[in-house]
Amino acid sequence: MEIPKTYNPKETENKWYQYWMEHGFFKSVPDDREPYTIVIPPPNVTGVLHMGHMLNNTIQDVLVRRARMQGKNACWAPGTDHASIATEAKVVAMLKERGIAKKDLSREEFLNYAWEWKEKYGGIILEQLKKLGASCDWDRTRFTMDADMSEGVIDTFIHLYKKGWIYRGVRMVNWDPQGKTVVSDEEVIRKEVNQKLYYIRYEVVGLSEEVGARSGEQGDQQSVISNQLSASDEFLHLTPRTSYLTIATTRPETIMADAAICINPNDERYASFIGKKVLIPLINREIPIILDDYVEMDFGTGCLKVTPAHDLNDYNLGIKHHLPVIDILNDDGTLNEKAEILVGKDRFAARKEIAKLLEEAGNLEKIEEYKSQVGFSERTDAVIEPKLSMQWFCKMEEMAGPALDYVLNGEVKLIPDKFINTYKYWMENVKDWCISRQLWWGQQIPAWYLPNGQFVVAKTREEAFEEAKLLSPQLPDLKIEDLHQEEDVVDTWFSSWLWPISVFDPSFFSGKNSIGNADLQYYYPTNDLVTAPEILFFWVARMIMAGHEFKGEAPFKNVYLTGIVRDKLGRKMSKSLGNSPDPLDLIEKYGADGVRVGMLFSSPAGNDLMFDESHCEQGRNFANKIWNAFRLVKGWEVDQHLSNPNENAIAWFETRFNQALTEIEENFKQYRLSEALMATYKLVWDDFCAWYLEMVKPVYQQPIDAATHKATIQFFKNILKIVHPFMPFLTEELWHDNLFGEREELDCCIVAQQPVIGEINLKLLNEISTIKEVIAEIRNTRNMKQISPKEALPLAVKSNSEINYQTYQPILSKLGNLSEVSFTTEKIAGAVNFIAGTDEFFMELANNVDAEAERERIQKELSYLQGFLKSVNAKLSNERFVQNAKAEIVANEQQKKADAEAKIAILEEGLAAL
RNA sequence: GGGAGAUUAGCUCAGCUGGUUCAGAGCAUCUGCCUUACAAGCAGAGGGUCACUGGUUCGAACCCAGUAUCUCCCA
Repeated sequence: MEIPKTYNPKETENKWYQYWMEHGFFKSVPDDREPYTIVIPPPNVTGVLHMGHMLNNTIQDVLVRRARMQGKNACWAPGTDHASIATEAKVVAMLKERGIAKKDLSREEFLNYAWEWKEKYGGIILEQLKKLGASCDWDRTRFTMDADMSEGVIDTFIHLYKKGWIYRGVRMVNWDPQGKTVVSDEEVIRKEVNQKLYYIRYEVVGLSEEVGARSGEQGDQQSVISNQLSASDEFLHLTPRTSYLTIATTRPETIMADAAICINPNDERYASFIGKKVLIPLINREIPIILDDYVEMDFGTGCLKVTPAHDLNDYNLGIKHHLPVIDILNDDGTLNEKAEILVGKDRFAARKEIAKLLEEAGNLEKIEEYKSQVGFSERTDAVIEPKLSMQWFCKMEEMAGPALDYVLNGEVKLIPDKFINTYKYWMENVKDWCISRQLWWGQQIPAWYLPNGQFVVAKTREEAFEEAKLLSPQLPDLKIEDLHQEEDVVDTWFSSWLWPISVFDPSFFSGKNSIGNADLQYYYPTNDLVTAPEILFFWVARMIMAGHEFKGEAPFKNVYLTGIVRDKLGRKMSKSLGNSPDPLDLIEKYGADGVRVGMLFSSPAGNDLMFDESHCEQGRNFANKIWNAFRLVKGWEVDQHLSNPNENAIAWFETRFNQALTEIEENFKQYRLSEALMATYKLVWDDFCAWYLEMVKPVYQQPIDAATHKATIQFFKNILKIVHPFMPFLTEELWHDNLFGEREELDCCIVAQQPVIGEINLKLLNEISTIKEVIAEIRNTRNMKQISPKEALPLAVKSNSEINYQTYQPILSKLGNLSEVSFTTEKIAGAVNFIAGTDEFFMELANNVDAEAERERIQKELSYLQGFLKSVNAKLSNERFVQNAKAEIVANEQQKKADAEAKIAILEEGLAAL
């Protein structure tokens, strides 16, 4: 049978994924083995696979597959979240195409459409993950809006409400005027934008005439005013006239909502204005001048307009100074009647118009270009409006403490740990979580309003009615239909913070069973969570909170934080930039194994990944390398009569394998996946293919001895095992070749047990490393002398060390293509020579040594060694070094000295012999 | 503005307790090879003031201070 020269992933990938599924290898049920559990960070149900998912899920799959091969009961629980805003947007778009407007639908009708959309288009991403090889237990697939999952969410709401940790209140929230919903702080993306800073003059009321108007700052600003008034500073003082205060703002359209002007009490420029009032331009409403050192004297004019309804800081200032709140904006971002002017205009249109009006009224002093941060909605990209609104909140203070402790005391490890600082900062400055969303797609808040405005929180209308009756005996005629359920739903994160519990036991939150079902008891807490640092706070931290609150235990032990996948230019890969390759195209092009390897090659935890397709190419090449090693071994014919000439090679590879395995395990322990992969790569490519196979491979068309054949197959099998987590498809394919023997149906690489680390023979490793040096020198000599690799050459060995070159003679002959290996105690004059370790080697060639060139070469090496020796001697003769340095380091230096001296002696002899 | 992190070969990154595992790896580059497993390959080679300036130390890529540049988070 002809085996193709290159590995063809397409043929194997679907086949083996099917096979694994059909034979239930991904499936996990509790048993008496140690569990290893990962819950997937549930991707958005509307999402499609992007490069970030590829990285994230490759890492999870590597961890899960490895655990499975370590004999653990590995469970990777998959699913999606319902992403209320994103999904609702998709559904609205779908309806629009069909000519249906959301406002014409009832809640129930809308939800029917939403479910229809979800069933049809949702969860594509899970199918895509299968192409990557993700070994999730698909029977456990969950969706955050599954009926039982939703019930759990409602149960936790009620629980926290009863505990007093959920409350309803008016707060400043991030309002998305386009989505017409609140969004959380984390869903606001701040961007620096070019804006305009408007300098607006407010007339001071009742200012006595002899006090001069001092508007704004000293210096250039004043000169602007002076120019405009065609008057000097002095003139201002002498002439009775109106006085102004000037404020600088980026949002002139909000002046109608002003409640005060604030100045710094230490600001001498404005000392004479204390206790006065000013008039808001255009509407002439009187507002006070208040004092607060919150105002920075050197920013803008040093005067701040205070608009509590439309700015968070102003709101806080307003509370402090008991200012009224005047909200002039509608939910859609247009001005309402409280604005008095420009009613009905959009906020941005109003901004332009009011600038004109102010100018006409003489209140606009100047406009400056200004850069500042503006918040945009992550979902709709609308400019976020700080807005006071009645919302539901979840108190964070009590939950944040324990959640912080888990991380600080190491019960939950963040990898890399540099994120502990960020986490700590967040948790110590945590704000209450606004959990209500003005949407339909999500879990409707279980609060029920009575006709008198009071409300009760209960799971069902019936329960709510019972509670309501207790609450309002003064409403004897209260009927169950009079209750009106809260329209809002809870934030999607209010579902996903329960994820590590709810995927296993959604009914756990009912409180009926305090320890949960068998799954929860077995799998919780999970082991590793793999996610992005961006959601460390609003998902990871909250899961820890929920884990602690409901289960009394953190939901995972390790949090592996991946970086952002960027393009070659360092830009984040995104749909809008169009700089992201389609992951499925990549898989098509390089094979899933190749892409997995490509993703992992340079992705240390927490560091961004500069993605380059060439990494995938390297991954594909690696797959091909293994494939071809297989072709070689597969092609060997065994002759039972031959004795084994490869004992050294076999012993060496075995010890080298153990050494590499130690490194790999160490890397895995520290979650250095890219280094574990690199160690595996080098073991396979360099040690196994380039050295071991070359050492043992028989001459073309000659048979191989049975012992070598058997050992090689065993090595190959072990290689398949350690490569499997990274390259599951190729390894499974080869595993089933009859080269490795007959296989039972369930004897698969995916469940093969990882090899156990055996003995490491350092002496052998050192000796072979000298042998490799000798071979490299021989090849180098060939290269320099332009001698064909086909021409066999003689080698004479003058051994000054313990190494028994006799036993390595077969390896030397084969890899160096030597005609003969002889041993000598004398130098061979005129022969090409080199040193490996402290042993000398001579090659008598047809065109032997160019004495002059040789002298130069030796001289060069000699002067290097002499310099080296000098520095070593300098250290050793330094008393303070000998006193202070550790004994082994001094001994080391002495060894270096001895080695250098030995080599120098050899070189000097060689020089003399020329 | 406040905080965190980074800066090592052309690129992407290792470098652990300061000392021959200390200047490394992979890729890329260059040279020579279509040598019967693999040109998606083989054999070699070159390439670095460890951002800069000081300090601590017998000894610094590593510790400390400052400077520069970049990234992220928060306001």
